Amino acid sequence: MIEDLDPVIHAPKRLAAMAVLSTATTVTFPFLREHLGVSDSDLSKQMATLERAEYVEVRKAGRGRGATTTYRITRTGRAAYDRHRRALAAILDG
Amino acid sequence: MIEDLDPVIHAPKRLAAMAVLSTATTVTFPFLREHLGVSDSDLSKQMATLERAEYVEVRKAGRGRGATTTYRITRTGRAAYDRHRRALAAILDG
DNA sequence: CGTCGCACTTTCCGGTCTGGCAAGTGATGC
DNA sequence: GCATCACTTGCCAGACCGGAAAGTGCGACG
Repeated sequence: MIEDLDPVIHAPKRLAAMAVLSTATTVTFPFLREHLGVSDSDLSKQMATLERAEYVEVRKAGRGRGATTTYRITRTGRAAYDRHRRALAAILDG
Repeated sequence: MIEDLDPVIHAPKRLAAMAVLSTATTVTFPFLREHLGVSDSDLSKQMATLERAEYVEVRKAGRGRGATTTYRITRTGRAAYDRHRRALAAILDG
């Protein structure tokens, strides 16, 4: 029930991030920032939280100006996300 | 998007409470407490939050030992809940 | 070459949310 | 009387949240 909701994923911004990550194979930092409408620092922290949980993998290409940080969902991440979705559905549909 | 998620409803316990309230016409305090697996004080506060938002109505029958407090979802509450569900669905299904 | 701008990250910090514990109220039942 | 049910309220500590600002790395532009 309630306890099946993953607090790491339940936070709105991280939920939206996971939703995108679950459908796209790869997403960049700027894209996510625009998509979620959050600040650099905010997104950086949200993604760090997802990383710490090992729900996403980071790939850094280059440094400095042209740099691109891309995220990918991990197996664990996908499993956690699916579980979360199911928990949500269970609550919502009684 | 994210901004369509109602923070009053998004909190897991309150989400579960609203889900029950949305299907049952009337729910008692003890039932909700058991159903959500929370303490008296916790539930009391969660419901007070929903009341303040005018998402639920309270009806108190009697006082003291045999007392029963029952909750009912309001029109506003139902509207907010539906909106929240749609927002969730929009996020989850991209 | 210097400086501007992009792409992040990290630190600091105030504010909100959360939830337990404990005490208080009202009234019944043993 | 005393335990019990049904709540409510106050106190409070810990978690989380997100903005602001400063820092790093490096390519682009004049």
